[in-house]
Amino acid sequence: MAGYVSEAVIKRLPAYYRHLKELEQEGIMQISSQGLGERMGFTASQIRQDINSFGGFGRQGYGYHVTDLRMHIGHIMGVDQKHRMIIVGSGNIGTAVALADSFPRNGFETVALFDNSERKIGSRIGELIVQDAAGLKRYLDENTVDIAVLALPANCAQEVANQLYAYGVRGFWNFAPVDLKVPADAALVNVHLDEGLQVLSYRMQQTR
Amino acid sequence: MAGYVSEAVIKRLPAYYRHLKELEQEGIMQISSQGLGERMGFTASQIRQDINSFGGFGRQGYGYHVTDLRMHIGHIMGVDQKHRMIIVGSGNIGTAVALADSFPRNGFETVALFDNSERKIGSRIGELIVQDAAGLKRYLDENTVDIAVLALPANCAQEVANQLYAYGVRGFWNFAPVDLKVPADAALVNVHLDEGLQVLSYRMQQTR
DNA sequence: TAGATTGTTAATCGATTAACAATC
DNA sequence: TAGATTGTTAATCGATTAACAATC
Repeated sequence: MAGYVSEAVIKRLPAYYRHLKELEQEGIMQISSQGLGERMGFTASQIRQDINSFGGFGRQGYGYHVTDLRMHIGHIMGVDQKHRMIIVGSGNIGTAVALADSFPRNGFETVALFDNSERKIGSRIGELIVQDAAGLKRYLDENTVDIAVLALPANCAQEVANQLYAYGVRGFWNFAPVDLKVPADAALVNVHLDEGLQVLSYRMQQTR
Repeated sequence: MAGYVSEAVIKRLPAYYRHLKELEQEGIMQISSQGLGERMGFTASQIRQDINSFGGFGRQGYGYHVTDLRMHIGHIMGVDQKHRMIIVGSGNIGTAVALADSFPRNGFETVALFDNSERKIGSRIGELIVQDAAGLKRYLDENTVDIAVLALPANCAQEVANQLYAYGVRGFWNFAPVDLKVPADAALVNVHLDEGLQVLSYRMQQTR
């Protein structure tokens, strides 16, 4: 019964995907909503509701086929496709994303890295040479790019996002501490690391 | 009317804090729930409910005093206190956190950095020298540490967390792609960067 | 077939929005 | 005082949990 998938469910999809992958690695082929719920810390009922919101992949009396379900969820999220990313900003975070091997291993490949600092342009980070941000338009004219990783200061992130949108980029992964706005035909995820730390600080007070 | 603060509100506190700081920088001293709501993309009603869940900081007919409210929220989150962090794992993420200046600027200071790789021990990252993870217990016996940043592979993150807990650490900021479990008197925030990318991938499919 | 477990409807719970009296 | 805006209660909406008939 593939209907509307709520935002709450979407945010859980990656966790389903990860746990199902772990089960595969353990050689487990089948699992019930009860079993998966115990592993993930959800109720069996929620597991069934969630999975049913995008289609009935289970079998009564049996449960779910692990690989089957994992592949379906991967397809729904689109992680069965390759994604080409550019990183704008070669500071700490830009560098970390460029060097991480987990992203390419999951199909998110960094194809270019830009900065506007004279000091950084031309330097090597992993396999990539930092390019002049002035060449962004040209690069995007000549290459397919799905996602721009924004790893730059808060005060220029929105402006750069606007430019990249104008040049055709429709996916934005923002690490700058601002809530960016992008047009409705683009997708955006904000990552606010500092906010996570603040929530941690709050929880530490409560547990005392 | 300082009652129970819901999880939903807690997750919004850092955004309130950030927006109020921006207002201060713009020299704005006062704001109504309406005005703040427009800035943050919330309804005025939600702003009032949220702020009232931890105490009546507004004045009828006037609104909220920006600095006053910002300081109250900062106090509630505990970000008016200094936090001492150690980083375990000096890979890409550990390095990025160690080098970032935004964390110390907000009171989260990295005081030591550990790794168990021969190749990395003794190398310099910013102001810090990577120490042997074998010396963690001793370091924690001799130094006060509030938060451990776990920037290590998924397969050893839980084990290291258990050890650190045994050595007295009660705050965990986890970057490994596992949902760690810590005892009830410890606080934990999981950061799953790869999950954000997967949600982005999903949204990109939808906007097409 | 009998047992297990889903898909799905109904009940509950919590979070958001609306409304308005209280009050600065 | 009159106008503005909060604090707070009530209404709505959405998400989670419970229950159970359908069915593998």
